[in-house]
Amino acid sequence: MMKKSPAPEAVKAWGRLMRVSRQLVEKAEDALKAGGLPPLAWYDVLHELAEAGEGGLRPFELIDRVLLAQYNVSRLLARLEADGLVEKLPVSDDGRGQTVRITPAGREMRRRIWAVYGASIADLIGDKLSAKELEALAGLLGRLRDPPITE
Amino acid sequence: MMKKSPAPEAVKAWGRLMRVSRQLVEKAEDALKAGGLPPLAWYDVLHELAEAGEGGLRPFELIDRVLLAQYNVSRLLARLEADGLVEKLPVSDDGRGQTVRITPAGREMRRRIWAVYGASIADLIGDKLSAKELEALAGLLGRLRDPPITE
DNA sequence: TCCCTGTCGATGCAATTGCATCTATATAGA
DNA sequence: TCTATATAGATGCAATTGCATCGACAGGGA
Repeated sequence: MMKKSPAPEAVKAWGRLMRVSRQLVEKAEDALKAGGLPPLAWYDVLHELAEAGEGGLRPFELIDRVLLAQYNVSRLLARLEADGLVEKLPVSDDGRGQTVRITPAGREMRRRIWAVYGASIADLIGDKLSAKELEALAGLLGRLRDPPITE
Repeated sequence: MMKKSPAPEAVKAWGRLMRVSRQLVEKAEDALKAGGLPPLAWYDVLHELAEAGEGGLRPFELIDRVLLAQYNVSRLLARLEADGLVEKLPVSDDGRGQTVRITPAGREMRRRIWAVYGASIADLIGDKLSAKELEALAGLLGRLRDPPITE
C-alpha cells in the first residue's frame, strides 16, 4: 500500500489553515467568555434551532448541522434545557425521539451571543480582507468541504 | 460602546472556515487513530523539536509555536517523556527551566506519524485544489494570522 | 406474532482539559 | 543585602470530552 506525499503548497496551506482557525476560534471564545457568555457551540445550536422555526429539530438532525458528536449534542441539549433556552417535545410518530425547539429565552440568548460573536467576526476577518477576497476565501474553502461546494 | 456588525461575506467565509477546519482536523485525527498513532498535537511538538535540532527548545518556546496552553504543553511533554520520545535536560543558566530535546525514538515516531498525516493532507486538500489555488488560500489565510503575513 | 437488526438518545466511566494556584528561581529596586 | 515582583513549569481539582454501552423503540422478515 502506497502512501502519498503532499505537495509543498498543500503543506503550507494546511499549516496556515490549522493555525489560523485555532487562533480565530480562541479569540472568539475569549470574547464570549469576557462577556460572561456561553461557548460558541451554544450559539451554533441556538442558531440552527432558530432557523428551524417552530417545528424545531430532532437531535440527530442537529448532529450533522453542528458537526458535534452524538453524546455532545445530547449533553449540550440537556444544559440548554436546564437553562430554559430550549424545550424538548415528544414526537408522536417515533417513540424513541424528541423534537427540540428554541424558547423565547433561547432566542434572546442567541441575540446576546451574536452581538459579541458578530463583532468578533468583523474584527477578526471582516476588517482584514476585502469583500472580494472574502468571497475568494469562501470559494476555496467550499471546495475543501465534504461535500464540496462548487459555486 | 458600539458593536460592529460583520459583512455578509465575512460571515460566510467565517462559517466555511469553522466548518472546514473542524472537518479536516477530525478526518486527519481519525486517520491517525486508525493507524494506532497518537494525536496531531504530538506531531506538532515532535516536529518543532526536530526542527530545533540538538539544542532543543525550552517549554515556553514551544508554547507559542504550537499554540497550546502552558499546562497542556507541560502535560504533553510529560507524556512524551514517559514514552521516551523526548528528554528533559536541566539548563545551566536558568535554574527554573529545562531544555527539551527529541530522542531518536521521537524522530522515528514523527516519521511514522507523518506517513499517515502527510497522506491525509494530500487527500484532503492537495487533491482538491491546484498549486495556484493552494497558494492563494495560504496567502489569504496568512493575512488573517496574528501577526499577519504580508507576502 | 416473534425475533432480529438498526436507529435514537442517554449515560457510566476513564481520559483530557481548563482554571487556579503552587513552588522554585530570576530579576529589579530600595 | 533584602524585599517585591515576575517568570518557568507543575499540579490539585472541577468540568468537559471521548468511548463504549445501554435501554427504548422502530421496522422488516419468518
